[in-house]
Amino acid sequence: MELSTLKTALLVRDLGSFAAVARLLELDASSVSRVIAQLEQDVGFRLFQRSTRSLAPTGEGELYLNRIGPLVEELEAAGDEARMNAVSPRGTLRMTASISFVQECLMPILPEFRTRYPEIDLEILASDANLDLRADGIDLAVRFGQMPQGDWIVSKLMTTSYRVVASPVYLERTGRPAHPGELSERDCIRFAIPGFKTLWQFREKGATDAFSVPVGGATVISNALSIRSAARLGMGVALLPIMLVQRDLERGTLADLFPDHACAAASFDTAAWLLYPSRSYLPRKVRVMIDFLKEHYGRSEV
Amino acid sequence: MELSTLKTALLVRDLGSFAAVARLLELDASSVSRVIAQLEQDVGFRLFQRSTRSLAPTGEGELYLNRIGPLVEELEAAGDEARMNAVSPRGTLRMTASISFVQECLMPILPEFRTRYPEIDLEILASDANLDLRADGIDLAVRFGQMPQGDWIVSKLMTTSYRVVASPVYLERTGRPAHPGELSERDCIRFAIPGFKTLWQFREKGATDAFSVPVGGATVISNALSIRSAARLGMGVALLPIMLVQRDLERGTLADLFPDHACAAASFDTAAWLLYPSRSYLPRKVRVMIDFLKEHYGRSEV
DNA sequence: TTCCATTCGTGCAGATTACGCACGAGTTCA
DNA sequence: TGAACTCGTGCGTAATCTGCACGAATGGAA
Repeated sequence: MELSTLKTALLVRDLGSFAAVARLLELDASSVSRVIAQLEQDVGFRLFQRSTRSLAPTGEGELYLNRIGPLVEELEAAGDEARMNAVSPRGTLRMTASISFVQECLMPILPEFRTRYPEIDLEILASDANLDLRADGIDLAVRFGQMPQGDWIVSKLMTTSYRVVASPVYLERTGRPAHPGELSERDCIRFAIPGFKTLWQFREKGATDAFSVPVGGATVISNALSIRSAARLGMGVALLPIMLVQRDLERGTLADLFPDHACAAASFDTAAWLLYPSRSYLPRKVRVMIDFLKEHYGRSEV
Repeated sequence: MELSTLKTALLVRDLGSFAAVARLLELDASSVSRVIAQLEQDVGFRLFQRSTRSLAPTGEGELYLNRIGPLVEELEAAGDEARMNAVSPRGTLRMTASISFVQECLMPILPEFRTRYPEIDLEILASDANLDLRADGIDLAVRFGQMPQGDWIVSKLMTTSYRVVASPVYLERTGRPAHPGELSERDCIRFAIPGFKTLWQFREKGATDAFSVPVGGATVISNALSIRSAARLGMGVALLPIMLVQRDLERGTLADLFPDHACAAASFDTAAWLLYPSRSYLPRKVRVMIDFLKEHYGRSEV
């Protein structure tokens, strides 16, 4: 009758399978099997009725699990809140962000974070997929685009803006386009995810109306960093967030084609958002990471 | 953050010492120390402030323990109730009774109980001391005398009555007393606990008034079974519950001196009582033991 | 004051437990 | 029918826990 035992039993009920729980907890299915068997031995009746391939809670099992579920959660919450009150924040912080954000924004400031909060263990899931915060036990996520909807708390980290860039070599070879409209006839390196249309948006400085330009070209890549590499190598024109091209523009390895235009892939009002599961309290480890990120990027526009 | 850990922490708060908890849980004090240290490591702050010899919860510790206390109890209760609902009762049943009751009444029927409920482990504390049911974690107690007072549930097992007996050898040597009053001049083997007066009570059959006889003699023993042995050996006259002398009377190894009188040590309205801690539910293992005892002794008068 | 008993903490060796892997029986889906 | 998956069980290893011994510190008794 240990807490971990009860938690696995609850997970089994929720996921409906020993194997699924095993994958989630990163241990062998046999362990889950044994844990449940032991708990059943302890309470004296079967919690789950299992045929070789399907699984369902028994009547008594259902009752028992319903009873202990809230209690276990409360106990967990009590522990979390206690940890939150600890003078120095600690624990494991699971966060996710796009590969490019991790590479370009997170990595440079991580050493400072580790120095400031040595007792926080970081687990960073760099992924361009929109993971399920709850299912994967993620404490904090960074998402780009329009303000996300859903059952979590959203906080704006910074506004993002895009630039249309190309390498000087490429421009020398093909000439520099005078107006965004000319991009239709150029090689535009495009992002290969649904929603990232092949229509690029532009809005002249001071103007209120935007116009879109259909773009095409030989290259479609599903990774922003690779798109930047392709642009650097003179493979074409790319639409990239300032975040990724700031340094290239300063060094001259990439050139901003339309400094007088605001550019966007889909919508102009995009930003970087911080997402975290809605709970009655916010663990201190998450709080300090949010503050840390805002301290570095909160005032900037990238 | 396991349940056992939390329970230990709560016990430490309640008992105010690692060593005391260690004794209660029957493990080494160092283990308790390590468990608490680990929990403190986990929540990130000190739960108890300890000088080498004294111990007190810290502020945060107090808060945390107050929070988890009821939760842990609830979870325990949920487990107990689940076990109670198990089809076949199981678990460890701790019970206490006087040495003589255990010897004479419990032992003869135990094999049958074990056969009927093989999954119940029995722990029998044979003791003439009135143990603290709660502190010693006792599920069921058998007590003799007048109806006990206190914060527990009391259920009458059977009425008890006493007989004044002596061995035929003794009677042959000294002559058989014709009336209880003559006992004052005899060797009466007396019980050596406070409250068990040296005044024996008598009431003639059909009479309403009782009278008492002051008794004396060379032998005072603190154990009912030893008193019976002494009586068998002809050391004198003894006042013993029927429970203990039934077989001797049948076999003739002891004789009932006053079959026409009701006898008592202190009060006539004594009985054997079953006591169990008052809880909202009654574990099945306790329930079946109560039923089992009543099945064997409930209708009898001993 | 001195001595003794008792407190909690830690290092160390042994024992208990938990874990993953391999394998088997049985079921679902293609 | 076979491939892929389910849960359960041995088995050997690895991690964990436990008890003992010892030390430092404290409070009460003589």
